[in-house]
Amino acid sequence: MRLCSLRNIPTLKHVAEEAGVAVSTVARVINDKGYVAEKTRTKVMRAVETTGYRVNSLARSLKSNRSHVIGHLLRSTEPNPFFVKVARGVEEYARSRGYTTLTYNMHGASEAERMGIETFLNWRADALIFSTPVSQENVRHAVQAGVPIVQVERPRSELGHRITVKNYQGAESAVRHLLELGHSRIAYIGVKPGSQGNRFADYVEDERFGAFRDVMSGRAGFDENLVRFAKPRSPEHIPGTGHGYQAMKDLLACAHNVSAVLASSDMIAAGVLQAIREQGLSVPGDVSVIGFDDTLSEYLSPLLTTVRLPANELGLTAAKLLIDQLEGKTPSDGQLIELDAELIIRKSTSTR
Amino acid sequence: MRLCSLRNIPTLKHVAEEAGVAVSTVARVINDKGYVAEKTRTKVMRAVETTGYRVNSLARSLKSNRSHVIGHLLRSTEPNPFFVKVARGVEEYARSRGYTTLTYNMHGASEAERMGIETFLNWRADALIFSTPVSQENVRHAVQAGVPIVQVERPRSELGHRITVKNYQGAESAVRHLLELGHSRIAYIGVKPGSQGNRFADYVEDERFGAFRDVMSGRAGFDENLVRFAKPRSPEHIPGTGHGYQAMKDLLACAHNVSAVLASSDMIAAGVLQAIREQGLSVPGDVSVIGFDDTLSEYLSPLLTTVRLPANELGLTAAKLLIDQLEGKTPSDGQLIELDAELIIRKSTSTR
DNA sequence: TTGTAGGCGTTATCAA
DNA sequence: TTGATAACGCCTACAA
Repeated sequence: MRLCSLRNIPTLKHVAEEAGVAVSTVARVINDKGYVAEKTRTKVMRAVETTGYRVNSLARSLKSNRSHVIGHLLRSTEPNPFFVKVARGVEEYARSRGYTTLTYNMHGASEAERMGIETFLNWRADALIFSTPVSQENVRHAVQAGVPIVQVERPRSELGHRITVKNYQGAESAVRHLLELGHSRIAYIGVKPGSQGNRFADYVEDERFGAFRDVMSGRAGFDENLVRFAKPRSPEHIPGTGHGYQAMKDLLACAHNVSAVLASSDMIAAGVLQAIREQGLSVPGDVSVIGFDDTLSEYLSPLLTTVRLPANELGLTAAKLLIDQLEGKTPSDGQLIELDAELIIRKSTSTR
Repeated sequence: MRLCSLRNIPTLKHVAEEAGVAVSTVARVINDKGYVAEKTRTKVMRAVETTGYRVNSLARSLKSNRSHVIGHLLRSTEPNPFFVKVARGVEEYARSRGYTTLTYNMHGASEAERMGIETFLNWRADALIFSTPVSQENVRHAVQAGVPIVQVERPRSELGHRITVKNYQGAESAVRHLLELGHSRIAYIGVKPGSQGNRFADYVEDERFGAFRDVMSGRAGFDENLVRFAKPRSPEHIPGTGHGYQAMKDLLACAHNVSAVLASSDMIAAGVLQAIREQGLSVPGDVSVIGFDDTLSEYLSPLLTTVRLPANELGLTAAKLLIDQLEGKTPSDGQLIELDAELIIRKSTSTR
């Protein structure tokens, strides 16, 4: 009985007929639970082979009320591979535990947030991961539907679990590195904390800039003329290469005698490099540059010294946290996990 | 009757009770088909609101035998955002037609191919998109299961639909551009055609290099000393920045008097820029460089002249082709669609 | 050790 | 115009 083609997909019933047993027996074999005589098992296995049986995850999930689906809401700001790395962490870990990841990539507009969440809920996802900032209202919507959630990297509220990065320590080690190299005229190019009008949303930029200001104040002295902020043009927009370019060009024009720059992302650093080079200056000969993220760093010249964010680990940890909870291995009260950011020294920094 | 929380998700039955009508009536309202009195409709709508009803896509798909899911198999070679752009094209288009995209990102190993396909088939995806090369055997597996498929960019067989890019024209226009700028000692750095041992797999590299060789032969003269190929270390490995760097360093060391380079990807071009800069030379002053893809180009300095691949359009077209077929608007016989590649002139090329 | 039967939430058919 | 009911494919008591 071959009927595997053209949407005539064999079911348990077909396998049962082929093997000459009852449907429930086949089910027991396939799910490996309950008593089955060895003889029957092999008979059934063979029938599974010949019919080309394949479980119907739809039916299984419907019946069991567990889809083994993790919904992942993200906003992949190309070319920034950061979120792709997070997504891979989620996907690979989930897969290793028998879960499928349903990814919803919203581009820009945040009215898509709600649609993404609705899609997940319609598909009865067992848990949700938000690796892009999501409004408290929308997160609550998911929580109220009874689905465990985790907010990754930029939580906007205290709902559910949260996984973040120690941005302060990361930025701190970057500035210390520059100071140790003998720099004192160090500029900061980033995004303005407070521009999102939400204390959670600003968390990341706050910490990065905060560390810069604190360390500089304590050592070389903090000069706000050496700080260049971009305001995101919209809540979804993340300032990138263009901003880094403009800001650096401006800094150089002002003759502030800058000898080093800490950029709050690799994309911004890419723009910084463009501006420096355009002036006929060299890196790190004339100016040292440090980025943040470790996304573009290996592709720029010179190889960029940067603060690495554990993107993959962020995704992996999120998936693990949720699956552990789903399987009763973890309490369900919101946890806060902080991962380390590590300074990676490459070729864009040198002594003054 | 509020029971929307904690996995006590309301069903049609609950809505029906709330509205005091039959389940089938609610179904008619929700799907907007069949006769429903205006009065009943509003009554039902209100019940939908108060109960917080949400369709169960699992049940719906099971019953209707149509999941409205498109499975997308890809291999996101970070940081190359190419595949992310393809994926976004797929996802956004599918969404606009009411389909959900299930993405399976295999990393490296191609034994994952089969697993990805199995996952899609288990979830009863209505159609599949392969935007990474997939073995003929595995593609056939999907086709035999009766699912429409499309192979994007690097088809490895003639199965199903295929969407490719006019790489030959793209490379041709790049070389012509360099010739017009007065260059004659033009190097080519890419991946060795034939290294995959499959005429389909080599399609892309064949065309890019073929155009280079053809145009050069006809004009400045083809010198194979100016060609540097990398062999992929494995079928999954794509030579990148490291290869570009090594190859360019080597070319410069050989004193071949190279004044321009065509790289077969932006990642390779990034390595080329690193090598050139390391020698204290400048771009485009000493050497002009052209990349391929338009992925990293805007982030390098100088802004890279490159051959843009229509990544987003590739994904969009694939999704459209399949959905049209699913909805009977397109014949199901395998179509071959070729999209244009366009030379984007930026700052890394100038007259000799 | 195996089989029977009910139900998961929908949709669709057919009566009423 | 509405309602009862039978699937869809799977799982799981419970009966045999």
